Amino acid sequence: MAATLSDVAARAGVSIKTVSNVVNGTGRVGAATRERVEQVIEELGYRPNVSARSLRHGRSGVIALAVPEIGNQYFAELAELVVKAAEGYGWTVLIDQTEADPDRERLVLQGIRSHLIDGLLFVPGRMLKPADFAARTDTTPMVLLGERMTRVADRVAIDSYAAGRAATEHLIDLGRKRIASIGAAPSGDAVSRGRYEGYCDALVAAGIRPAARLVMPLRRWRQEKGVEAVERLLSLSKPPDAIFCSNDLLAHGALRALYDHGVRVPEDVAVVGIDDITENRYTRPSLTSIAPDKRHIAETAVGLLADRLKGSFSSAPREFIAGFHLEVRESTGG
Amino acid sequence: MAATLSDVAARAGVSIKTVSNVVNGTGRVGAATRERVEQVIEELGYRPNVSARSLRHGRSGVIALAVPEIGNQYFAELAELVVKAAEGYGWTVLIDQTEADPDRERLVLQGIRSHLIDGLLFVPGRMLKPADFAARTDTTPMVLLGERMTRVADRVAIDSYAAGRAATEHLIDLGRKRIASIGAAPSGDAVSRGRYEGYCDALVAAGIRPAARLVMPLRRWRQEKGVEAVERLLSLSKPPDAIFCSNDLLAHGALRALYDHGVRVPEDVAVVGIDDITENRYTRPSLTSIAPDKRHIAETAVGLLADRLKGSFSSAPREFIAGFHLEVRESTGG
DNA sequence: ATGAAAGCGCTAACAA
DNA sequence: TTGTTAGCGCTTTCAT
Repeated sequence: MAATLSDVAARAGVSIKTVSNVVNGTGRVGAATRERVEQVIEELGYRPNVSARSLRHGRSGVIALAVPEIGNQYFAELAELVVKAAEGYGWTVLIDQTEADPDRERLVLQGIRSHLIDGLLFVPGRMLKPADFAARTDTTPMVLLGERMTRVADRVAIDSYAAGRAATEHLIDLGRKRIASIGAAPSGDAVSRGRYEGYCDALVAAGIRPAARLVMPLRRWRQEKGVEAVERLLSLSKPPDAIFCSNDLLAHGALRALYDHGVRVPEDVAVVGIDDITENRYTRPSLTSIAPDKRHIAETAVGLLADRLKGSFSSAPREFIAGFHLEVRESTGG
Repeated sequence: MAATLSDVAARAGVSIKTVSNVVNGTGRVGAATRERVEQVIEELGYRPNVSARSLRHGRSGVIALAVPEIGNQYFAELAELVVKAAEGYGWTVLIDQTEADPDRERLVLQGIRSHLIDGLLFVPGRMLKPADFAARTDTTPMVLLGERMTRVADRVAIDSYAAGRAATEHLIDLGRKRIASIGAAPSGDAVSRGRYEGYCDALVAAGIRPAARLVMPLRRWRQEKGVEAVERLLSLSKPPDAIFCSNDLLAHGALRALYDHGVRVPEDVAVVGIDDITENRYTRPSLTSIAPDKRHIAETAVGLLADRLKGSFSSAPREFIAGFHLEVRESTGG
């Protein structure tokens, strides 16, 4: 069996406390004693039991990041940055994949691994309702990542509306008139609605009437859906001259489908996405995208959590709107 | 503060044991008692303390997956499948990012979070040596994912040699003669070496003499490196007519660079990668790739861990070679 | 069917 | 500088 503190203590002929001091660098230990203890630790292959430790002082050193799917590049890149940010606080990150399944998400909110986790970074998927958040009884500090919700917790938001609007305005600036939208829907979740409204308002502000048939609401924002959507768009009597994609994966599918149908990008159809995943630089044409400041998002979120853990449990929820910029590439003539 | 078992017990007027029975479905509890207890649990928002539980019976329900970088699509896709497989065993997956840093990897081997983790799935990065594995004292069950190593633990291997060879043979079958390799190196780690040797042997077997200047060893197998490598290849007096890329990200960079330099794929240069990440279907041209059976890898690995945890701690390390197939797409004329 | 008590490995408080 | 002890929340005998 694994060695414990008292095994080490016995073997080294010192008390448990002394070993604990050596391990944690607490208290004062004589140089000779320390050396002997360290040697025994080595001999016995002792390692502290994290469960016991966290049972004892209520902290585990683990935070969770719950995302809909880690296979999605955007979340993977975000996770990478969260892990790095968390490192600065000595935290390990447990990644939870909700698959945007409301049941799983509710479980996350209720703290399946509660007491194992010191804090929760939560990217809600599509279907969660404010009531679900209100029903949360778990007291683990939580930071929400993503769209505006009821003010139930600290949140680092990406302004979906502004993003959708900026993307669409870029297409308008290019002189496009028949601008389609794929992904976002007025009836969707907050992110979806936000992006959709930004799209609509940009059109209206430019004196273009939004056309229902140019809007393709999509459930899952993945490449194959982008392909399907474009195929439907191209079958219209008056196909679009630009496409606003609600995320980059959709856009990649769209680019591919446009090419397959002999449509030139950006000459015939300009394409813009959101997320700015790494791959955008290597698609052909490379993809113009709204680039949220992921590093800032990750660092802010982790920082907020750290803050809560330092004691400001009760203060009011805080909100941070993360910035973004438009990364212009070939798909819009950049 | 959070409610405990005894809080619930006191409030419900029963003993701690009874509450425990209700929570865990153990023992026999009268229907009336059960109902009362459940109501109190609800009222108090009680949730079991995982730390205490795992301290008690030595299991935490958490396994770790250590990968070089989750931002890499291949690992992200693998992680997604591991999480799904682990779910079947009631395990949560903690994802550890080593950044292929030997120090971090050694820490993982030594069990930084030992006692927090019931098992470890480890994808070693580039530089780890057999000695590092031999030096492992942590007894947490471990399954290695990746290339052949000293037989220190259970392992699910991808046969790098066979993969490199199959990819290269495909290019040879296309009638290509000047076949470059980017990424893999004879001096690299096991994966790198394996892929390189497979490449060489395929050439030799076909009566083609490997040319040193067509081999571009690369440290990090990411898109931008693929771009650089291709640029160097194109500056050769006799540029290649095919490129074997050690992974798909490199290949994406390569495709992009070839396009930028007006080289047609596959007419002038055929390209093949390894990993078969989702994006391959959407690149232009779509990318031919060696497709390891990721689901099988994930499930086998998790299954092996489950096995070890069930008790077969001492039996000899087992090895599984995961299968792969060649997914032919446009980049090689598919 | 339910209860009492011991102890998992650790740290914090207090003694020596 | 080092040692002793209580107890974190839970499960597990062993009683009742």
